[in-house]
Amino acid sequence: MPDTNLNPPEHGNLVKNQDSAELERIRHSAAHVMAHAILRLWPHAQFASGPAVDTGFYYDLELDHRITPDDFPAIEAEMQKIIAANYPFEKITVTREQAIKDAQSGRLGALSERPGHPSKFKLGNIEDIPEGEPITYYKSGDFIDLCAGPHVARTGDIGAFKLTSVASAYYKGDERNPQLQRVYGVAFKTKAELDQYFAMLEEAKRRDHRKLGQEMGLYVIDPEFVGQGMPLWLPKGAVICEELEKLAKETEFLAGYVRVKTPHIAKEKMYLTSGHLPYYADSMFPPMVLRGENTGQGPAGTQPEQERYYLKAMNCPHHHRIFAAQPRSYRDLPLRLAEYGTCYRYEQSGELFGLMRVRSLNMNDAHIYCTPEQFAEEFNAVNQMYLKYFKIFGIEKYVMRFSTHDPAKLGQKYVGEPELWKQTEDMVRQVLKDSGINYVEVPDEAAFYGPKIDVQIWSVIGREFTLATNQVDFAVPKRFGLEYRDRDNTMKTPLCIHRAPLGTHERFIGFLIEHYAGNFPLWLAPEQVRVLTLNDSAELVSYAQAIVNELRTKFVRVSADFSPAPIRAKIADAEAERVHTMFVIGPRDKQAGAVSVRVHGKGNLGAKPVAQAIEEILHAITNRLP
RNA sequence: GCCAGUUUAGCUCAGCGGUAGAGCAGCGGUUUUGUAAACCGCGGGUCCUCGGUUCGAAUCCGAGAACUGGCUCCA
Repeated sequence: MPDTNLNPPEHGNLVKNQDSAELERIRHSAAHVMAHAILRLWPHAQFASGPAVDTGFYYDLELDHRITPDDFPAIEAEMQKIIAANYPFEKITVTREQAIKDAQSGRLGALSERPGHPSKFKLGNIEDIPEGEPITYYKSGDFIDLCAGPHVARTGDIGAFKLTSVASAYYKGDERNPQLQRVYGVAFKTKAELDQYFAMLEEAKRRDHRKLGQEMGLYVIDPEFVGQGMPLWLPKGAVICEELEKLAKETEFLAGYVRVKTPHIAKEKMYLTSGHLPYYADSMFPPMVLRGENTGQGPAGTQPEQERYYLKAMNCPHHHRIFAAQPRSYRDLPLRLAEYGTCYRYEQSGELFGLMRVRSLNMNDAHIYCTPEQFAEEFNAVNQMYLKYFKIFGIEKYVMRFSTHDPAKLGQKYVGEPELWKQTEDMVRQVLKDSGINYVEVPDEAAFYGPKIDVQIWSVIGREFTLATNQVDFAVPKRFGLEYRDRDNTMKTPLCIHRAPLGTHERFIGFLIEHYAGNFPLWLAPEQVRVLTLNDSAELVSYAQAIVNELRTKFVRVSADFSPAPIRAKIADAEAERVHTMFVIGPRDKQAGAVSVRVHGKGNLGAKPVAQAIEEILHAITNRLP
């Protein structure tokens, strides 16, 4: 179980109370003060934009000097001086002409005019302000910046802050624009909150799945022989994969899913039909090119036909072909095809991140083909399945982001089916409302072929995860010509729900490692029970061995440590390896037909009769107790 | 892919131009022990790779790879 009690994460733009509004003013003001300080050190710096973010602020700037963390103390010292001077933040409203003039003279994002060095990024920012909107500056001391505000009243109102890192960012977030240096800082109202934030970071570091994954021997990545972003599951990690699969298979069986298995590759035609090629070719591994199978000895003068195979980046097309493999009637629907499919995505190297962003992934995938009449019930059942999983894993904080289309972009960004968009979005919204699910609606973020729901969850340390994408698809089934014969004897195209409540093994286990800080519940623990003897005497060992044997016949993952080392050392080893339960056995236990039970993180729970101790283990495993 | 940083024993790290180090882990021995670490000894390295500078490179320079922090991206 999580063993810390840290502040819940702020939900960014989801929740805005007075407190967070004030924090945002503090952070944004700190960004101005940082720019002010940097200008005192490097007067020719050109600033772009500097907003408040989740825990602090940043400012993007162009400067020939490369700012490094070595520069932070000097910048922070200047910032302290500016804060001590307690300059008021003055708001000044200007005309567009005046703003352009000031930008051209280099006065914006600066301490004075800088002839010959116009505030070029500010000029670009002015262009983005719609006609008719007021244009405002904020002035603190000599520093004047183009800024919509709001700010705190005076620089002295900024609480505790610290610069944290420097990174690069594209101007306006567009990779065709110049790269700027982005200096990050964190800011809070009080020093205590700042300290708490750094404590949380330490805790996050301690729980980092990459660190724990290695320590616990769950997975390795072997870039030299296998490839970046392609985890090898070690025995202890594979156990967790298999337990999750078992859970998913049981859950899906009860919910009326049927399982299928499909190859890892398919011909080019598959992805031309699905529409993934050529749009997503960059995100797929390059094709394997084979000579046509039937044309190896073709007539003289003919070119052997080439065939291109792709590693699948998603399972849906294969499932669509299974749907198409036989005629379907409305009586066959809903058809729920489930598979733990392995997919391969050529993510850019800089995007890879431990188990969270990988190139080979095992998806808890399924596609539900249904009629429009069945849709609401099916969709609701999927949501209920999410909630069921959340309960098992103790996930208390979640949000479903409901992404809808923008009617203005029909036919371009979104398939031109206005009726279907409206219909399915209304249905999804209704289901979400009726079931009281925590959701937010995000316009213009839907997939090309239908509305989608991204499930966001937060680990106990406040790290945010997009667990899964849950999508409605009314376009691709049509592209594959999928049809069923309806009650009225006409052929109709089914709706398809893509769903993957557990996301991928890779990402979900990454989440679970951090969620549990490596202390998995018994049913997931790689090593469930270790039997330890007080010494290696023959009587004790044979008594303990019988217990090990019995646990093993009950399919408990059990190991034995009968070495002559001191019991304190053996316990220390087992605790360090996060063995869930230890059965400690000494002469007194043997005498009483008992074992002394010790649970990782909970200490010695005392002696219990062997049968009872085993029964309790089996009960916790079978019921997947937390 | 882009910018920056990092890469030394299985792990965590020190060394930063002059014979490659520590702790933990591992192996061997001694110790027979009641709930988080007994004692002694031993082995272990292409200092990421390739090239350059130098009498001499883990150390300085260049190129590449991987990882990390961001950016862009995430069907």
